[in-house]
Amino acid sequence: MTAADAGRRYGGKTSGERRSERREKLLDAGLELFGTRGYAATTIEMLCSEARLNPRYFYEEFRTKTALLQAVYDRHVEAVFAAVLNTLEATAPSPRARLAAGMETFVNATLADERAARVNYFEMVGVTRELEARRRQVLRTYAEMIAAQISLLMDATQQAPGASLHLTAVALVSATDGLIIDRLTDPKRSNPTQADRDQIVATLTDLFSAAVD
Amino acid sequence: MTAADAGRRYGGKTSGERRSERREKLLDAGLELFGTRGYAATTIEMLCSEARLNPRYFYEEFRTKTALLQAVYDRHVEAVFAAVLNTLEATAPSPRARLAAGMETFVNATLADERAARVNYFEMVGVTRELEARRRQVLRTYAEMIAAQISLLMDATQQAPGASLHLTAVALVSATDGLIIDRLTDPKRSNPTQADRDQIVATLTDLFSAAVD
DNA sequence: CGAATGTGGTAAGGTCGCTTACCAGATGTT
DNA sequence: AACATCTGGTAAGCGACCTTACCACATTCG
Repeated sequence: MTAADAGRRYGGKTSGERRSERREKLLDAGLELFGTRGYAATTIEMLCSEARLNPRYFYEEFRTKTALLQAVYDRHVEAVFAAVLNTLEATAPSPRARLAAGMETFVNATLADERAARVNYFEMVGVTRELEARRRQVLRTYAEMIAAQISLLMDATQQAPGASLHLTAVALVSATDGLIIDRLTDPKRSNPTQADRDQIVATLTDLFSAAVD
Repeated sequence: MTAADAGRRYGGKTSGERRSERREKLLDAGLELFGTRGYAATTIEMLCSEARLNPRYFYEEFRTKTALLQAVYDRHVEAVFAAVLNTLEATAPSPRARLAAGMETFVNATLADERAARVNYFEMVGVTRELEARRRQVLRTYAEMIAAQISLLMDATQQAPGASLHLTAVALVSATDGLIIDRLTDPKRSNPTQADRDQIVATLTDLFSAAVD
């Protein structure tokens, strides 16, 4: 788009278009390999081979393997988050209805691609401090969303003295993640059925409601 | 103790005693390095240097670095679990009292050593399938404990149709872990104070009670 | 067509960590 | 004292992976 992206055309595409296509290929390769073999077991050569790209293009797009991991993570997180926001806007303003609808969208979108879920909940953990900070930031964002919804629902005088609204929200988000991880790691059925997801959503909406009342 | 452990004495210790001392040194070194530098950034040479042992003794005790990680994890998990069981036995049989007391012991024991907590919640994730299975097993054990307590408290007719007792228990255990992780990763105060822990316990007992009622 | 630029395949130099072996010194046994 | 066993330090062979460079071929532009 910009002047810097112009360059010479090749295969009917401008240099900027080719670059972003290669970037997409690398993101897809990262999703596939990180999500199946795992981050540590994946080498840069494997990524380039999966993406059918010369290793040099990897370094053109990403400084390190962790940079690719973060990009893969961000792409998925942003897609899920956008879907949830979209659902919230399209739902009746009743806080309970929005909670149930948002929860359902979140669980379904998160479990839609098992590879992405694995990257999200396993491969991103304990790699670098930057990635930890990013994960934490995402969790906080959801927690603040939840906290806002809760405070709409909750009678302020009802709140217990020692407990904290913020901590309760964090606990609920963790509970959500925990059920997703539980489903992901169930050895009996690694492929979560729609019934599984519905049960997760039901359990969580119950728990959220209970926390509010 | 056994005949096989006899061997020759050295430094006033039998060969079996020396072995287990070396094993303990390696476990301590693993706790220190895995818990501060991180698992991936720790080499076997570092571990041996930290333990002041010859590298060959590492391979005498552990086949791989992950074997040591699992041993470090197991040692801590068993200590915490024993402390919780101990508290439960020493507490009045009222389910609510036991819940609060057990929760307090768990949170305090888990956060007592920050290195162990980090190993538990960060370094153990996404390393190998065996370690994942071990983590999952521990989580399930706690979940079953919680489920048993809940079913004592809960009116059976009160249970919501879509929700599941087991899933609720898993969600509550995850909520607990989530608050611990949240405290561990708080950049403002990495050293959790007693007040922090009390607030976590209060928030969780509230949430657990709410889930039951 | 010829020059310039882009692409894919390959590999080579370099670093890092694993694993085992060797060696000098310390401690125990006869 | 003489020998056997144990220990710590060092390092060397080995393999894996990273990163960059080279080369032949393809595509575009003048």
